[in-house]
Amino acid sequence: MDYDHQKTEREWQERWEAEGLYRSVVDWDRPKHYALTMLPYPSGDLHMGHWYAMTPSDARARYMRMKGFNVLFPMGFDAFGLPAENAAVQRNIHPAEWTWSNIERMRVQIRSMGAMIDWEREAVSCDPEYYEWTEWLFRRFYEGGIAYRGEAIVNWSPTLQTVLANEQVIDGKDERTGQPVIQKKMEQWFFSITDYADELLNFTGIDWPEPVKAMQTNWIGRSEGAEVIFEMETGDEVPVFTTRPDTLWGATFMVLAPEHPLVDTLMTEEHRVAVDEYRVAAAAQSELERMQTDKEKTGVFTGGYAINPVNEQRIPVWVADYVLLSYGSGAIMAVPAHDQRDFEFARQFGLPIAPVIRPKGGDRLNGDTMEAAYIGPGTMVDSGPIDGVVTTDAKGRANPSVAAAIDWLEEHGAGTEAINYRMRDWLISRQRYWGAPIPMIYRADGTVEPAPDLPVLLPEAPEFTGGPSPLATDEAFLATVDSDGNPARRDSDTLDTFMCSSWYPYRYLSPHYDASAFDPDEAAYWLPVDTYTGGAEHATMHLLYTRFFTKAMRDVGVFADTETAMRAHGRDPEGLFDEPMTQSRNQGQILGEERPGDRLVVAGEWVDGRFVAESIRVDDHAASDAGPVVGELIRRTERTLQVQTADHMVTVEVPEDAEVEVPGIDGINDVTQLRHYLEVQRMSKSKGNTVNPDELVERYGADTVRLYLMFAFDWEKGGPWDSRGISGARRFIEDVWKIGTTEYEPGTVSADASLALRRAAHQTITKVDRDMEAFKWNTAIAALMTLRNDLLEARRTTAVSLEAWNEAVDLLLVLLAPIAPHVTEEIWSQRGNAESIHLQSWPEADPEVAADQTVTLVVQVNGKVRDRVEVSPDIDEETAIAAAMASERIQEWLTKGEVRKIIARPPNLVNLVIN
RNA sequence: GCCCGGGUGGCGUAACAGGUAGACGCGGCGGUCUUAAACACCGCUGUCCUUCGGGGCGUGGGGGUUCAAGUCCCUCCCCGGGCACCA
Repeated sequence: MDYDHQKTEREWQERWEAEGLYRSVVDWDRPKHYALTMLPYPSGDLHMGHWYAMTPSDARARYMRMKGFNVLFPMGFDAFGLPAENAAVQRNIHPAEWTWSNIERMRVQIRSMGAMIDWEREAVSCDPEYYEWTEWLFRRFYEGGIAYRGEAIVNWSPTLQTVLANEQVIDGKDERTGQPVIQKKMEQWFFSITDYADELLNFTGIDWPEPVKAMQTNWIGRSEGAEVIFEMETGDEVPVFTTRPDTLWGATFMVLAPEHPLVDTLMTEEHRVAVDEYRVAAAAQSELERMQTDKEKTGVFTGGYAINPVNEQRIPVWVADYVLLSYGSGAIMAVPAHDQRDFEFARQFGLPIAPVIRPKGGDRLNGDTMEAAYIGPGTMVDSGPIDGVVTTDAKGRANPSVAAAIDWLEEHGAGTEAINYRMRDWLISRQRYWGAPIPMIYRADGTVEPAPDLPVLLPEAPEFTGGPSPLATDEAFLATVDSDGNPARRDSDTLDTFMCSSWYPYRYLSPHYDASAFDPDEAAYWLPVDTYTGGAEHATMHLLYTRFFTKAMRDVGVFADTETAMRAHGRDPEGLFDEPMTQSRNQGQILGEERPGDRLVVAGEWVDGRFVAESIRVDDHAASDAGPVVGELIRRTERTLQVQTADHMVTVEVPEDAEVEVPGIDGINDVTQLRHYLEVQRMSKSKGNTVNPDELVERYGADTVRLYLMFAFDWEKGGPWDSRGISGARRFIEDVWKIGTTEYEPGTVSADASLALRRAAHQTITKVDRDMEAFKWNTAIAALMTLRNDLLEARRTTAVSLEAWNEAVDLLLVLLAPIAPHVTEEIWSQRGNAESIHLQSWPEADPEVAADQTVTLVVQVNGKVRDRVEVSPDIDEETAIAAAMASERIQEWLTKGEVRKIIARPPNLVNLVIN
């Protein structure tokens, strides 16, 4: 009987659900494992990326369960956000209706994965019973001094009609739509994430991917240095942050950001017009233009002077847009001799350049003739008290000259050691409707207080115009009373949806709990998350926010009841609320299938019937007479391209030095770039290279799709989809089906063959166990395929005993169960097992059975393999050398020279060095 | 510019602690079955030479350490990602 995946998968999914196989219940007698995968946004349809993220996470959770852990694997939806409002504008459908119908649809799709999700713990962030507690957490943060209202220059997206957090702006554009963002001064709500900067930089005790740690570290951008106070001639004081206080004696001017508040008081009448003009021009520039680093330095003199505190020198104060108000204090001391930006500025405006570092092993620098700033080690010169101190490439106090300068500054009250961060506080106000309302009230006297009753429910907004948020004009919503019963106004903004997703692992524990954000008894058992999986694209957003959130929750006492409950069960809560997730892993991205069909224009010449390219251009709109060979790319190999021109097929040879012009990459490219352009494309509807998982599931079954996704890629890397490859996965499933469901009849049984199969099976346990532990799905499956091959071979030879056969088959099924849960369950049941395969414990390899009887001893001569000999695994050095020398082939080699040295690594290798 | 991650057959990938490079799969080639094709099954498949015993070369390029290097060190090139006038 053929394997009917549709029937099997449907039936078992229903049965698992009916029998509550995946309900997870607190059980203090068993070790727990909280497995979590990033919750999806309900965009409408599950795509291959969801399958790629979720099904291996499920396999891993199943594996942990078989290893004896009480596993919680929940699912939910991150359901607030702009797409729902866009749908409302475009299709006249309420965001709630759009969102909930998408969730309905995606629940069905997720169920088709056959994952061990405990649906009773599902949490949806747009549900009032969820966002009541998002609001509650905001209030706790407000009361705890972590949420504050402040005026700041913020990123305003005219397209989205809202402000955005720094993390959501990339290259001056909104990360979702790619539309430009402008700078605007507004009063908004912030979380003081910068207070946690140092704690966030500390990753000890958590097992997170190196790239994510690096990205977060980079993002936080800690710089060590000093804050130096410069007194202006007007009497004002301007603090300046510098990482190089040791170069203070070389500061020849000062620069303020155009938006700096002191510019007004500092500038003299004669410079007012010029400065104002400059400020207007700077303000008119988009963030994008301002960030261009290659343009010429611009700026203008204010007419004001500051006093350099280290040497009382009078230095001019300029305004320039290369100084950013958002970093440090928005003012810098300029040391043109040792900072390239300051150098360029000084040359541009003829300002003096005063070197204070004598390069290591070099002569003194001359400020008039230098061609670039000197940034390197040396000795301090012309620097008063720190003259002669050595300067190195080290940062902060680790650099002797910096340490000396800081000491001097602190001694003389001119400055202090300081640390500055690139990261800014988290802006959480959004001028949008579809989010959790900010539960704050503005009283008539101008003070602010938290809304007394939670949740503040979203009103049924009547109209979505695409303009300003409907909340901003909803009088019925805005009008309220304060705690004294006087008329007051509500905040019309909603919370950044990243706030909702920052605490969802806690809501999963008790999604319907109404006494607090989560049930402390559940939390005491399940927290923290043991394994978290998801995309690395969230490294400086969700993954950073959620770490901050847990620390902030800890500090405002949200976990107090949980700690009490833990102690009652004898669990020490110390340090358990410092990080939300102990271990984290990122899957890569599934890209679109390599797709021929690009239109190429090739120039070159004919050589022996082949066309050798000199230049290749990818141009989808090229006319057919644009070059000697113009046509569709049909096939590509390493060095050749098959191009279908208007009338015939041409094989184009691509030499290493051919010029390649690829859209989106400027300048002249090479063959590698062409290769990557043709190969790697993200899946997108506009490119027409999407793969619909639903169709594949219907055709091949969920088990096959799961298995293929886990087999065909290095999970942490991802790669382009290959629709041909899936047949191998399906073939494997069918082979397992045949092996497991058709009777095996032994013929002439041999003890050796039986033991060989048993050995193979037990060795497979070890491999699969190691690989699943490490998320190496592809090699785990390769090991299982090898066992499949062994079983097929055993069936052909019929030399294996029935016992050995059955043991190997059962092991194959149990080891495969986390990856392909349906087919293994069906075969398991057909083989007469009453209890679910998913309740079996993970097998352990019997070391005696798994031990190799013989091993291959590699014999090398001068490091090159010349022969292989089968030997006993416990062979000693002498015997191994003797065995190696005994080989006929080796004897032949030995005639060519004298043995000078023998390296023996029994039982694997003997290397004979001859000359 | 700085910081991560990469570069291995036609393709996806594998190689635990320096010790048999290419496991496993896709694709391709040959064969069996079939009226035929598909499926299935069997065999071959890095590359060049070969007297068919085997031998040379081969993990982005160059150099080094070592009895032995995909793996370690130096250097350069290329690809992907992150940050970036960050003081």
